[in-house]
Amino acid sequence: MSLERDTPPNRPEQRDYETGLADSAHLDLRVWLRLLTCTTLIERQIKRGLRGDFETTLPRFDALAQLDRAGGTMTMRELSSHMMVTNGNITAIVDRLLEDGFVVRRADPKDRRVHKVQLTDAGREFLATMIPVHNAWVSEAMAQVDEQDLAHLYKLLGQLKNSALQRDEERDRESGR
Amino acid sequence: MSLERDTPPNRPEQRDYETGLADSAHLDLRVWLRLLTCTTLIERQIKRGLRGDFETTLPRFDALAQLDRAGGTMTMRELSSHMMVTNGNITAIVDRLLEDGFVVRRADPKDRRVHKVQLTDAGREFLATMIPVHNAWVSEAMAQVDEQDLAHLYKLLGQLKNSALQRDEERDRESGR
DNA sequence: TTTGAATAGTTCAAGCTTAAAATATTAACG
DNA sequence: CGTTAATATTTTAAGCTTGAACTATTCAAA
Repeated sequence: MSLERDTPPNRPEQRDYETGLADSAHLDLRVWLRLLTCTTLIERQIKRGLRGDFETTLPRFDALAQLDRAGGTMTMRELSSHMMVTNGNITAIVDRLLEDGFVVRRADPKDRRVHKVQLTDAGREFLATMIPVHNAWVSEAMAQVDEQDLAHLYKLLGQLKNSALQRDEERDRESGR
Repeated sequence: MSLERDTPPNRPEQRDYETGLADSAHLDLRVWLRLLTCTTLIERQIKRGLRGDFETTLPRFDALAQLDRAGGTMTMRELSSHMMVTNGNITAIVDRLLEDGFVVRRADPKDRRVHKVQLTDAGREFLATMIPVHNAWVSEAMAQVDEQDLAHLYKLLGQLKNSALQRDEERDRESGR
């Protein structure tokens, strides 16, 4: 009894995708909705944090992080592939990072179709200030899950990722060719 | 050796948020990026499917599904809470469902601030045709993960969800009050 | 009852996302 | 060589999302 959490007066309780799901719903669907709920909750925190503390967005942060992980330079295509977004998307994000002075862009002399994006010192510094704060947000979101369970979760998500990836590639093979 | 998958000629390999992550990265961050990868992969499939097969979007599908689960009628606020999006968002989504004839909206006579959204027969039928196809997409994405692992994943995601939710509510308590 | 606070919903600007069409460049091959 | 196919990127229209400002309505308290 005493463990029941009171809903604050006149503030509607936080719901999620699972709420009200029929008892007959299959495990697949339950897992999917719970996965979506977890991602949405954590992503929302991060987006709010990035906006509030750094006046930036998750896609911009992600672009900087991917560039850094890749050693500082990537083509537009590599960037879109690592960020899991379509090609057309990257243009606007990189444009904005250019304005901010966090990256530079130049055509590859060897293949003038290719445009390379490179992290500047300012970009690297900006990223370096954000990374620890960002990682702390992630850790806080997972604070109530103990290390061993996290490790197990990591492993299971690896299986799920491979399963979903395989499905993705099948679709590609059918249509794209 | 023979198990190595060839990348199709001239088509860049599919990457994800994890690629290139430093070995020193903490488990928290690894879990988060893998979680995000899984969600993105599955969500992308569903969005493409809904567009291709039903000329609709995930938010619209989700709104219909939430209405159905709730018995057919919800207030705008309830809908936004279950869909985990902000209030202002719902207006446009419901507007579109109204156009399509899948819902009706009327003011509550008891409290004229409240607007109730109700599923129409057409909406219920449309949803009924989508549900099995949608669920099949989800199942396909998870096809390579066996039942027991899925059950375990479900449990672990439950812990993560509670952990992230608690964090969310703390933030609310600090600012909102 | 009047007045101020809370609540439900809408509108708006800014930003992200996608698919499709368009442009530019390079590769492939007869 | 010249034509065709493939690739890298940009542009555009349509749609989703957020936070903030705004309207309308109800509640609460002096």
